[in-house]
Amino acid sequence: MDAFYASCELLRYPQLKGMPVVIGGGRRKEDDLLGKLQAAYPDGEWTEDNFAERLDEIPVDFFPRIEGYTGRGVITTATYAARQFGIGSAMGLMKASKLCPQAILLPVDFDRYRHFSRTFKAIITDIAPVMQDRGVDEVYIDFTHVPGGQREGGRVLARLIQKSIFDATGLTCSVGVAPNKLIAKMASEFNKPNGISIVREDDLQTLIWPLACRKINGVGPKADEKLKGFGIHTIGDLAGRELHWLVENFGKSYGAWLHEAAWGRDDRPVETESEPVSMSRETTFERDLHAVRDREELGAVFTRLCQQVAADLQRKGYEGKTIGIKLRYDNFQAVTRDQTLSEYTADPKQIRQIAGQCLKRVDLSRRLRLLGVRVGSLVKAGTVPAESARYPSPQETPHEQTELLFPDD
DNA sequence: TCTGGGGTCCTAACGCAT
DNA sequence: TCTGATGCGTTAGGACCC
Repeated sequence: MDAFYASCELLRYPQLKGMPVVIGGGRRKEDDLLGKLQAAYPDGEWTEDNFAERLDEIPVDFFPRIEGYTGRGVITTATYAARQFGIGSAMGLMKASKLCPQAILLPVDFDRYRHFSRTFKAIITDIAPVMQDRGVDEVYIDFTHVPGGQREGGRVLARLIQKSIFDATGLTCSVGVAPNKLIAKMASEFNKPNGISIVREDDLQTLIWPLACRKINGVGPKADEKLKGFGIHTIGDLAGRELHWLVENFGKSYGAWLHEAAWGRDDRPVETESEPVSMSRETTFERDLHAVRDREELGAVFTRLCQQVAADLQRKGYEGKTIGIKLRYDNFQAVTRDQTLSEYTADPKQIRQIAGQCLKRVDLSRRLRLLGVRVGSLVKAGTVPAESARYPSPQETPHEQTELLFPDD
């Protein structure tokens, strides 16, 4: 198989090119760009209607800076210029504001991302239909059977994809070309942004082995630390270890996988379709809440989370039978509890009831920073016998009073 | 000073049935 | 009847990804 890995660079403000920009956190009062523009140009030049089309024209000075940020937000993504300051994804915004106070802070705007994400993927499937979705801005492509795909080792096709995406969205895109998904993903990192990198089978030792193990998609911070403890720093070091040694130290499955990965072997196909396994909603509170003292607030949040999951399930046409909760205490320790029903459901009341039972099985004497509700073991709605597929209409259950949610003991 | 939200997959422990 | 091997579903936790 010949695989592409394409990842799209989402920042779309040309005037911010080369500047340190971080995206993350919630919307703040001072982020009201349109309001600020209207105040500065009172002649009515900027309106809600033309704002979206004129983003390119917003003067750089109008974008909010991260300096002085307070709150619990984390960084979703950052430009390469911001990364120079040591800023990276998942870092707390308060820490980032100290590392680079002059960085511009943009709020996340998932509606906009969804729009561009759909365009990005539609353009790719038009050109190369065997595409696997890997999130908002990344995909795998199997171009083995795309006409002309082999020209210049795939470079011609990669350029066509880049150009088509740029023409339609103004977004740049990095492409890695390799014999399989594992290597293609690594290759795509070589030449960012807007690059094309081709790695052939016999480039393994020169291009892949010198890389840090952490560059393997599937080796995270924990595995990396453990590998380093054995003196294994590069993929080449890893390839030097015997299979049985890796299995002994990392387990049958993970050890064998590490060995394969180090030798650049990966026979996973590009999967064009997949079914969701679970859906969840969770929220981190602005301040830690206590089950007793903040009972009402917590109860309301809990009910809302259940309603949101139920709405997600119904909108997408799924039902599940494993209902679970997740919470995180003030010390960041997370716990989960779940319960499996005999029938499938997408009913907010039933989810709320079972999730409430799960809640009774955890320690609620400590303050909570996060609460979440999850529904798993999903099936397409209507593929199981009727009973569980019927939702009570609002009339049937008018205003049922919330029962005691967070016991006082 | 901390550390979001949405997922997937894996593992281990345990109860239960064969 | 007791015991162990085996296998399976559920539950809890954690690593990892974007």
